[in-house]
Amino acid sequence: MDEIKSEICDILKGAISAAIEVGELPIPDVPEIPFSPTKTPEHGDIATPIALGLAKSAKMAPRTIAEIIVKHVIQNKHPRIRDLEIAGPGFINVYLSNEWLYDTLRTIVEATDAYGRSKVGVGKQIQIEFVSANPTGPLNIVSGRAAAVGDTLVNLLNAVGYEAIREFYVNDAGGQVERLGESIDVRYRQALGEENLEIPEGGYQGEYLQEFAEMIVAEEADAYLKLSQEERVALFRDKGVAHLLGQQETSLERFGVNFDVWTSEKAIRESGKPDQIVDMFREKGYLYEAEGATWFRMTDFGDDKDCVVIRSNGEYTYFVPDAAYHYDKFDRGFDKVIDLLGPDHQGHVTRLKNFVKALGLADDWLEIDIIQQVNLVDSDGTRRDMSKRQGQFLTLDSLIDELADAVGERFAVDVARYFFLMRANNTHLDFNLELAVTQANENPVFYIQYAHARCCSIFQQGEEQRIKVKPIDEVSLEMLTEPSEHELIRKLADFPAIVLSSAEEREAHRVPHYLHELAGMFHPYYNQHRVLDASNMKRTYARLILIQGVRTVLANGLRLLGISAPESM
RNA sequence: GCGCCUAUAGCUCAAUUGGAUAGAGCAACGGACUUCUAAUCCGUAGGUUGCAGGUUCGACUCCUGCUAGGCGUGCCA
Repeated sequence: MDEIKSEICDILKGAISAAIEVGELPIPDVPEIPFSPTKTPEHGDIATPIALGLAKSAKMAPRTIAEIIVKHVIQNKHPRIRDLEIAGPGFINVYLSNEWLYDTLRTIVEATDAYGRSKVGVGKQIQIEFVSANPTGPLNIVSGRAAAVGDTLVNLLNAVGYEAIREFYVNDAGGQVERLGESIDVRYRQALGEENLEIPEGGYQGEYLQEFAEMIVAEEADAYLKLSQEERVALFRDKGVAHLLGQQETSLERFGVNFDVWTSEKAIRESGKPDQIVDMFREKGYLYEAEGATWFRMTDFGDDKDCVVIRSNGEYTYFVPDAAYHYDKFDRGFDKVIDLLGPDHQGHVTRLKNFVKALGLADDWLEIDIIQQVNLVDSDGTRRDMSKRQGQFLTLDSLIDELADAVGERFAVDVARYFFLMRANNTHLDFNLELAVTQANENPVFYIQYAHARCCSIFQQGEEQRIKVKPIDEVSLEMLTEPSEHELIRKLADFPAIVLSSAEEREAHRVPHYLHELAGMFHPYYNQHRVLDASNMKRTYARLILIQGVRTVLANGLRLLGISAPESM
């Protein structure tokens, strides 16, 4: 599709330039050619509103301009163009010869797994940091959404040539993990029978810590009571972080997400890099002392408030190691770094970008995308609160468990990933659990998977009937005469552009939508037309190539999403 | 108060980033299995794109002002 588009682009430019030369178009130079979507076959294969855009500068009616351009295109006959048409207010609709449809099928059949891939990102390294949940509890479903989106974005970026990696930043230092240690200490002592203890302010109430404490008691009994409380809290903090981080990793693996790099905040702090950052900021005059703390002049960068980087107790706030961490990413040589943050980190976006600017890095080097919240809703529309502190939240694991009960383990991850991926990142996602579970059979993911399974089934049936797929060069593709067949091929031709735009715009949700549309064209076709037809083998071979194309695109698309493409259902 | 996100069919969401008649899936109603898998298909119905202006050939999309919901907002991360 891209190749043919640039070819048409050149032809149109040539026509415009010829028109300018003979004085028919009073414009200074040849413009870029925009393309507009062709929603229906009546709009041709490729459409451009170029004449509409030129109307103002040329001071001519759009349709007149279109007529001039079309005239010049027709003067030099192009084999790829079957017909040209001026429509509506002045759109030029291009009808391509069928040969390009056949070319599309040839491209797919030759490329197979590689169809959809491109090379625009070759030589560029990108790091995506996502999830990065505090190691203070199980992953919740917001992390699940981030995991699905981040994982898929990395797949997409790699598909278009970038070298992209997945990274998890472990917040294993700072106040939150201290609260974790204190909370475990309370649960530990409670488990040993101590009474009148309460989880400290800002601590973690969840049952998982009771279980963890009971586990410690089961293994070590009261051995830790000999330690001072301070020592014990520190020990439980480290034990807790290791335990909970391990759980998170296990959950992510189950969800099909494997991080390439885990970076520890503690390690960053111990590396001395935060100190270097502070020195650098101080040298550049970004810091000042006030109210016993050290402040960063965020207002110098256009923010409305300065912020504390060193607390009055001498400890760094979260920002210093985080700035150091981002500088570390730069040191590692990434051309671009993308952070996927949760909705509660929205206040950080400007500040983090300002820190990066203060470090002397380019504005567009760091890109931050907010993955909006996930609301768990019941069918009656009521929302469930999911505060980690209160211990009431649905974990990613329990979500998959529930789905597995309904649709089986095999599809649970597929369904969850699809649900998380089908919405744009910046929209609030209402996850209707009852709907996802009780109506799982009507879930759109099955619709797509079923289309793939049906394709596979055709080939299996064909094999049983001893009908083999012929090499494409021996197949008469002109036997594909149905309009629905041409539309299917056109849709298949869109796939690489979908992959590219999803990757470049970080809009992973376009892929599931595209696949759903493709399946939505395949199923009616399947119902209406028989592929295997012994009385018309010539057409059968041609249709098998088409089906092969559909299957390949469905499989490639699902693979990008981390969703299985079953051969039977 | 200020900042960010959101508002599209009864519900959940799309709309190729300013293009042609705003599209799907659920839910509702009526049909199709002797045929490559009925987890499917066909048909009917469903809309003043939150409200009011503005920009232009053209606006769900951009600008301004409202309304409603969510989130954030100098020593948690």
